[in-house]
Parts: sequence; structure tokens; C-alpha cells
Amino acid sequence: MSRESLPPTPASSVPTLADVARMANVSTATVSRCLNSPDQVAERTRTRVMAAVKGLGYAPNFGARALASKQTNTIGAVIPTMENAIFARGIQAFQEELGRHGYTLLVASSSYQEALEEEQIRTLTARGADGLLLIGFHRNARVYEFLKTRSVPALVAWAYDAENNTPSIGFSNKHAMVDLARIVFEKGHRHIGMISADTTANDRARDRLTGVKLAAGEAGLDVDRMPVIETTYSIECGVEAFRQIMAWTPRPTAVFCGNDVLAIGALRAAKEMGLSVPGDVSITGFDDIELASLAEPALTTVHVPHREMGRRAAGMLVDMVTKKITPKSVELQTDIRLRRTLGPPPT
Amino acid sequence: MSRESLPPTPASSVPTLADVARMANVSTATVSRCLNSPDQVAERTRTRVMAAVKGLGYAPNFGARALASKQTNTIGAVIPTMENAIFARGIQAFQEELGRHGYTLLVASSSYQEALEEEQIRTLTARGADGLLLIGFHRNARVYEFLKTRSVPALVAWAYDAENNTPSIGFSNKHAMVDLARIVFEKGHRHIGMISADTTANDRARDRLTGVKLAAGEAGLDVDRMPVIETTYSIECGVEAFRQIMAWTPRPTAVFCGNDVLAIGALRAAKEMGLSVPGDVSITGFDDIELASLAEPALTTVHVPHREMGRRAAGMLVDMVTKKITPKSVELQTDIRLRRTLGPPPT
DNA sequence: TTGTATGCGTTATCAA
DNA sequence: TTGATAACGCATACAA
Repeated sequence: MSRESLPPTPASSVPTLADVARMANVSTATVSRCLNSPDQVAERTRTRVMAAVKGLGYAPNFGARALASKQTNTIGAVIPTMENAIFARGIQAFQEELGRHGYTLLVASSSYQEALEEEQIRTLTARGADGLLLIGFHRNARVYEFLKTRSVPALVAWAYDAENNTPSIGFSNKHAMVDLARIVFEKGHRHIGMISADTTANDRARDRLTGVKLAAGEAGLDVDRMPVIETTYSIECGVEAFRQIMAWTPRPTAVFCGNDVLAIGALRAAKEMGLSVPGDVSITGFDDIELASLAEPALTTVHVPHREMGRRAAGMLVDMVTKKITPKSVELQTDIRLRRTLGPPPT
Repeated sequence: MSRESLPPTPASSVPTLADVARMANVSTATVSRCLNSPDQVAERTRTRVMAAVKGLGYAPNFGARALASKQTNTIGAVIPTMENAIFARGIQAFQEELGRHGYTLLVASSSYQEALEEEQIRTLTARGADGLLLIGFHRNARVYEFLKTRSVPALVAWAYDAENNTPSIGFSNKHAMVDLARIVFEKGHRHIGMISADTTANDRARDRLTGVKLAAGEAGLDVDRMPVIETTYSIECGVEAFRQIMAWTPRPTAVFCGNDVLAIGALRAAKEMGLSVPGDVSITGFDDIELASLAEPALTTVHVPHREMGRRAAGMLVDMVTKKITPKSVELQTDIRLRRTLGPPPT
């Protein structure tokens, strides 16, 4: 056996494959095989090599591995923000499940800005993400093309659409809101309003509004005259929007909020205005974050299985990356949590 | 000029430096320079090269760049969990600031488990993180040695210790708690209790407990007889622990909680037990998460500048990585938010 | 200012 | 089962 081809051991630095090979008296190819497909190596040599690996404290160089194997075992996620508990929770589960499959998570946030999201997607792709988790479908077609030419698999979460080319895992924002709204109308409400996120760049927000309108139509309301305020997802904006919407004529007896954060704001505004909830006005949210059941009175909302979504999204994405398949979209079930902020309209 | 050295353009795939070079009729070295140090290239050629970059939609290959330059422009963070709003908030700011400096965030979570944290640190290092953000100082010495031999700079956040070898950014958990506790004792409380996280593996929790004991000693209380319950950071555990601690004799008139999540649980338990807060018992938290001011009654707690900490941590870490310096530890200020859960003891 | 040539540490193909 | 060796795509020292 000749190890002449291997350069001499350097003074002291991070050990490389060659160092291990030299120590175990085998070729670098054999060391590489020991690490990546151990069963292709004879028991004897393998133990010898592994001993050298331990002894040197060898760990493969990430860049070199990525360059040679064309994959990084890294998955990227671009989310609006971690500050919203629903994403924090989902991403936490996502990361845990990725870890179980030997993948690491690369994250970036878009702050709900379309242009920034596109930039982040490009960045994570450039950073070598093997696959991408995206939130919702709405984005420039250019982005989808980019992903396709780069052949980076992407999965959409927090939204569901069986027809779309991009696989997704989520729930029907529209149906969930229809279910909730029907219950509200059954209580007898005839004057409603909605506080929503911007519906132009946020398909989830749009679908939720559509759901309310659909149910309102069923209930025979004049959908076009329904007050809708579009604002940003924050408690303060919820406060402000609630004040505006309650100034409408006729005054709403029930206010749908695009998410729980807005609803908490609405609740606070109602208190400040001296309005009883649900005596004077009913309020509903969406997401069922921790705050929803802790609020006073507790918030009626749509429960979304964020953790399950994160966990399963990880599994799907790993499949997409490793098996190079496009999975079927998965629809998760939401359910209505009836709590104290919903009651019959004032008589 | 001869471009003979460059291989012919491949059928169609992801463009490389060579493709750009061929198109712009320059060498790969020039293209590389255009991208990394534009000022070393003549205006004329640069515009030509940049046009080719745009035209081809070229983006550098991550693995190759990492291999050649020995850096990934990636920073890793190992946090207990994203589900705690304080980390979600801090990490969000951390990531935003990293982005401004051209760095991307790699995250992993330890679920407050020491062994898992060590594994995650090794994983992120193996994934080529240029630097690491860690939470608190407590971890096996082996980990610090590992980081040193690998020469991966690490910064500790959510804790502050000017003496430690590892630079840190945070605040004195002990002093913050002393400040809060002094106010409590000034109100006249003589019987207190504490609900804490596990103090063996969590240095922040330990310091907070120390703070309470210090102030209690100052106030002339018998520190050894003070009831302390160690549990896990969750609302449910807070509920359970509060029940236990209120069964103590003499019954505490004030209960310090290791964080706001536990305090929210304590608050809920008090309600369920028919106790008035602060009439029968005062409750305090730590962190000042959103819930704290939204709770009913609003929670007296220690405000921690989580966002600022995340943002500045990013800046420090980038400095450590790029300038190869060890920055001075930074101490941030906390302040007490006096809200309704704190009152004088019942007479 | 630009080009040439080499090395970075793996993986993978092909031989032996 | 193992070894030699050619990519992989970029950065950079050195030369022109």
C-alpha cells in the first residue's frame, strides 16, 4: 500500500479526511465510505478508521461536502415573523422534526413584505438550502420560476390548495371562517364588521374575508355594505381599527378579526370604550394563540394545529428533498373554540 | 485574450463563474473580484461582467464559496425554545440584524436539555456556522473546549458576566431580582415564596433565586425557611406550583415567579382558589412578555430589553467573526414594571 | 487592472 | 473491498 499521494500532516489545525486516512493507513476514499455508506467497508478496516476519526476528532468540512455532494442537509424557512406565536410555535415543531431527520434549519423573516420575502428566498437558496418552507401562496410568479430553474423544492404552509402546482400543507382559511361566521349568524347578528390584514398581498387574510362574506351572503346580509378595515397585525392596530369600525352606522353587533392579535386589541378597545363583550358587541379571532383563552373574557376563535402543521411540513419537505417527489397537499382540520366573547346581539 | 482554459458551456443548468466569465469575455478571477471587491475592477469591465451576471441569473455556489473562503456567512443560534416569546422576540431581532450584515441564521433548540444543547452546538458547528449564539453560561466545559479548538467564536446572551472568558450580552438576573424583591419587602411582606425553574442546569434561574434570597436576608427574613418550588416553565406548572406553595405554613403573602409564564399560571391558580390578587396574595413575574400587561390584573414584573439584546448580539457576533476580536461583555439595564398584582400584604 | 494557476476537502467513478 | 483520481465552483497569490 502506498500513501505517497497524501500530503504530510500539517502542523495543527482542523483534521481532514486525509489525516484520518493517513492515521488509519487507508485511502481517503475508504474513509469517506466509512462515513457515508459503512456497509460497503470491511468490518476490520471500518473499526480502524472509526478509531482514527475519534482520535483526531474529525468532522467533515461542510463546504467541501456541499460542493462535492451538491446538498447541504439544510432546509430554509421564510416566515413573516417569529414574533407571532403561531409561527414561533410552528417553526419550533418544524425544526425539531427536521433535526430528527438530520436536517438543520435556516431561517429568515419577511416582516410581511413581499419584496423582502423574495430577497430572503433568494438568499436562502444561495446559502444552499436543499428545500424551502414558505408561508401562503401569494408571491410574484418570478419567484416560483426562480425556484423551478434552481430546482429547489418548496412547500407552502399555513394555506391549502390541492390544485396549485406547489404542494401545500394547511387548512382552508375560507372554510374555517365560514364555519365560524355561520355560528355568529345563527346567534342572530345582522350587523357585522371585519378587521383584516392587508388582503392584497396576504392570501390567508383574503380567504378569511371571503369566508365571512360567503356566510354573510347565506344569511341574507348585504355583503357590499359590510365595513371592512384592513390594517397590520398588532394589538395597537386592533385597538384603532375597532374604534373606527364601531363608529360605523349601523353599529356592528359582531366584529370578526383576522387573527387573535387583532382581536385582543379589539377587546381592549371595547373595554376602554366602556362596551360590554359580548353584551354590547361580540368579538371573534383566528389562530387560538395562548392569549385567546387567557383573555378576559376568553376569546371565541378558530383553533389551528400549528405544531402539527410544522411537524408534518418538515416530514414532507424532507421527502421532497431526498426522494425528489412532489407530495400531495395535506389539508388539516381546524375547529371552532366557542368562548365568552361571542353572544347574541343586544336586543 | 484567450479563454481557451474555460470548459465549454454545458447544455443547461445552474450557471457558474466560468459561464459568466465566458459571456463577459474575461477570466473567472475577474468575475470573482467583481462580486467580492468591485473596486479592484475597472468600471468598464465591471459593468460588462455585471450584465452577464444578470443575464445568466448567476448566483455563487455556496459550497464552493465556503470551501474556498473558509467561511459561510452563517451564524448559528442554539436557544431553549422558540415557543417562549422572549426568545422568539430576541431571535427575530437577532436575525434581522444579521441580515443587515449579510449573514444568515441557522437555528436549533435544546428544549432546555443540556445534552441536546451540546449536540446542537456540534451540529451547527459541523454545518459551518462562522459563530454561535448561546443562551446562558451553564454548559459542560467540554463544549467550551470544543469551540476553542474549532476556533468558532461564541457569544452568550441572556446572561452577563464580565469575568467569564466567553463574552456575553445580558443583564444581571440577580440584581434585577434584588431590585424587584426590595420593592416587595418595602410593601411589608414578611412571608414569601418562590416558584423557580430548575436551578441546577439553568444559571439564569439560579441567579434570580439568589436575588430574592439576598433581598430577603436584607429584610431580616429567615431565608432558609422560605418555600421554593422548582418546576418547568409552563402555565400548567405555574398553576400546580402555586397551589403547593400556598399550602405552606405560614402562607406566603407574596409569591415570586421565575418568569412571566409561571406567574400567569400562578395568577390563574389564585383565581381558581378564590384568592384575590393582590388583596390576599401578591404575585410577580420576570421578562415582561406581552401577556404580562394584558393579564387581569396586570402583572408586576421585570422588564427585559429582549429585542435590543438580540439586535446587539448580532452586531457583536458579526464583529467577532469578521474582525476576529473578543468584544467586551455588555450589560443591559432591566427595569421594574409595577402593575396591579403587587400590593401590601393582607392585614 | 487583468489573467493564470493552484488549492480548498469531499464525493464519486472507475480500476484493480 | 479498496485505491487512484477526476471533478465540484470559487478565491486568491502571483505574474503579467
